[in-house]
Amino acid sequence: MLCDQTPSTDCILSKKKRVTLADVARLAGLSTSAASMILTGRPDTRLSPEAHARVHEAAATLGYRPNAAARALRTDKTQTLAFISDHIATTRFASGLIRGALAESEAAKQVMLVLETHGDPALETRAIDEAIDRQVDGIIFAAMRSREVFLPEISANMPMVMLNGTSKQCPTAILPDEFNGGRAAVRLLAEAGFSEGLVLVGHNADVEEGLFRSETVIRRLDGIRTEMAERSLSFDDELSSWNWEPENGYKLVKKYLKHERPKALLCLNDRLAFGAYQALAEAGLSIPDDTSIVSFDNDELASYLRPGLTTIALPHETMGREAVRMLLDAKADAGAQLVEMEAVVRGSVRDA
Amino acid sequence: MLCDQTPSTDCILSKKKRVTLADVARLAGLSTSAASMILTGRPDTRLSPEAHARVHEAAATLGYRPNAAARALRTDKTQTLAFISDHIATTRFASGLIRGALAESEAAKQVMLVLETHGDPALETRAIDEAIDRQVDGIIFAAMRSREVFLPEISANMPMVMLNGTSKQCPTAILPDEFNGGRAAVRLLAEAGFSEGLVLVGHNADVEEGLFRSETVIRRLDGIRTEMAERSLSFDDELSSWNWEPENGYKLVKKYLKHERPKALLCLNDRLAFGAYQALAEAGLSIPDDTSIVSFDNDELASYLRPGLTTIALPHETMGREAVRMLLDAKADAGAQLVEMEAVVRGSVRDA
DNA sequence: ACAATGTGCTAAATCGTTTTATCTTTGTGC
DNA sequence: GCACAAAGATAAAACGATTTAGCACATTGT
Repeated sequence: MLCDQTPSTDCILSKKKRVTLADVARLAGLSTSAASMILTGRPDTRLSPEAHARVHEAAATLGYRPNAAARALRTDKTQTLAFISDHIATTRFASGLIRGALAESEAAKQVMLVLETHGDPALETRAIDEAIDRQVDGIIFAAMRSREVFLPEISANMPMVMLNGTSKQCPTAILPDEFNGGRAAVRLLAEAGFSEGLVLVGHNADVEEGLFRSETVIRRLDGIRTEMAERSLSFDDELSSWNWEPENGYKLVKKYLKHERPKALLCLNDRLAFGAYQALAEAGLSIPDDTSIVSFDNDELASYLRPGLTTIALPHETMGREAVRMLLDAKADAGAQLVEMEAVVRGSVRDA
Repeated sequence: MLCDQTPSTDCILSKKKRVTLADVARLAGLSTSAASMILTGRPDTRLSPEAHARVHEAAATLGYRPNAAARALRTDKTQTLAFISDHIATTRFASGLIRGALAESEAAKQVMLVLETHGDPALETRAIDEAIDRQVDGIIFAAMRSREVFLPEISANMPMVMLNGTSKQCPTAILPDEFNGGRAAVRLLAEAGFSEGLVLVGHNADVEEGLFRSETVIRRLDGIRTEMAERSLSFDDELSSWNWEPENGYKLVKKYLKHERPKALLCLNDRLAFGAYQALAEAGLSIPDDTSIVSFDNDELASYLRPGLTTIALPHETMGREAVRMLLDAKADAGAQLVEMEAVVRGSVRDA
């Protein structure tokens, strides 16, 4: 070996071992215990101010960084969270959830392990195991569409929160306030003066009858119907579709336009609305002069359309942040927490 | 304590300690060393078949899972990778990168730590430190737009790959093959029989002169110009814009349509093309009957438009997968690796 | 003068693995 | 019979932190 003996000098041929707490202690002329206590900032220790200074200086000059594995082994804390989702990270639709979660966990000096299950129960179990093996400090379960999720059994003392979903096994959940979101959409149209010629696009009987297990859509419709009723309004028609892609919005509305001229469309999501734009354009109708449109989600699309689409936003980013906050708050038996859906007003609604 | 002494029975009041290798060994009637060797599947050990059976059985009945921290401490391996990006996880534009990386790392039995830096050098340094502290087995640096990235110094023996970017400090990189992508776009139009009335949308002089440090766009344009030249074609006009959002596509094309009727538009990305669709529709021109369009990226949008947008796809998912593969391959001084951009043909091109 | 109390620090155990070195049997060849 | 090897296992030392218990010395009160 051509290596020098002193550990602080760079070894050319060695693997440049990490500097350890012992190195810091040695340089500071103290024990590792002392160094540990000082660096972790223990409150009630009786070490001298000089000792503090020396240790901090030594750590700085050596560029000391604690070994996370060793610390985890001893303390059972890892400053690491797990974000286990069915499709969030891998699709663009709900990326706000992970964005918010990442932002907040960074603020809390945590890092995030991201695992995707594709909704496969086997992968779900595996993901949970992987997370627990690594002793994460908490787990966020995120669901693509708000829904009831079945989780494998988990040790009771692991902090958990459901994000955009609910589950028997996990009482605390973060959900969009779809009910009031639904009301807000109707309010937008009502306050613009519409009282007739209203059409609902995307209503799905199966969903409303609970055949499809989607908490969120039920509530969205609930809110819409409640607000309509309170204002003594009703839809001229409800165009029903199971699939909420642009294609369907286009077809539904195109067909409808053969015989009718609606004054306002309430689309159940932005992609349906996107299709509606296409159908209206083909029919030579102008938005919002001939037809107004309100919709839900505040997808990327909404801002690209002309005129911009007025829509009730899914507060994904806020939800993601909130999930991390709840997870790190010990008092987290808070049950379900609803996050407001704000109206994003663009140009697709004009006063009647 | 009301706890029973034997560690294998459930303690009602205790914290239900994890089952450890020692527990497994005890149940199997062997030493922890034996249990360790058997469970890690060491090849050259001389333990009896009976011993193997007993240990595996014990592990199974106890539901043993190794403690990752302890193992990491000993072996310096964590089965964990870091994905450090500027904006990938938090935006929808390049989510394919993370999707591919997650898929491949799952296949390789690794998990991924996801960190976002927002392009901030301070956060970049912090992210790297967090990753190294946790002894990740490798780091992927992902850049939103392919570009030259400056990284802080990193210990030399940490496997690294740049994804969608290049960097002096990290020789191995995964990039889209923009040059051939550019050629492919032109080929598509040329083979459809267009030889005049061609317009380039989004050309940016700054970029082409290298003022803006974007490797990828330069190559894309390079490919376009090369293929054009080889076929003795030229653009009637080049509509220039720094910003490639739908808004700009709309404005550029709308203005152009006041005096000209192009036969085919080559848009430098799908969002520009989206704007072009809007402008063409307003001008009463039909796609593809009056005007054909080819573009780049294969954004979500491309499939939503009617007719569907023919576009040269950014192979994000493949790139993500490839990045993980390179990272785990020891032979990874492979330099830059280009991933083919495939043409996705939809309905926006008709033979001239 | 001596117990009691404080002050500043350290030794050593511990977390749960992996790995090296070693130990006891048992069989084998000569 | 005896050396020697092979087989089947184990003890103990890491890995790098945190934490408990306690040591040595100085100060104080009586």
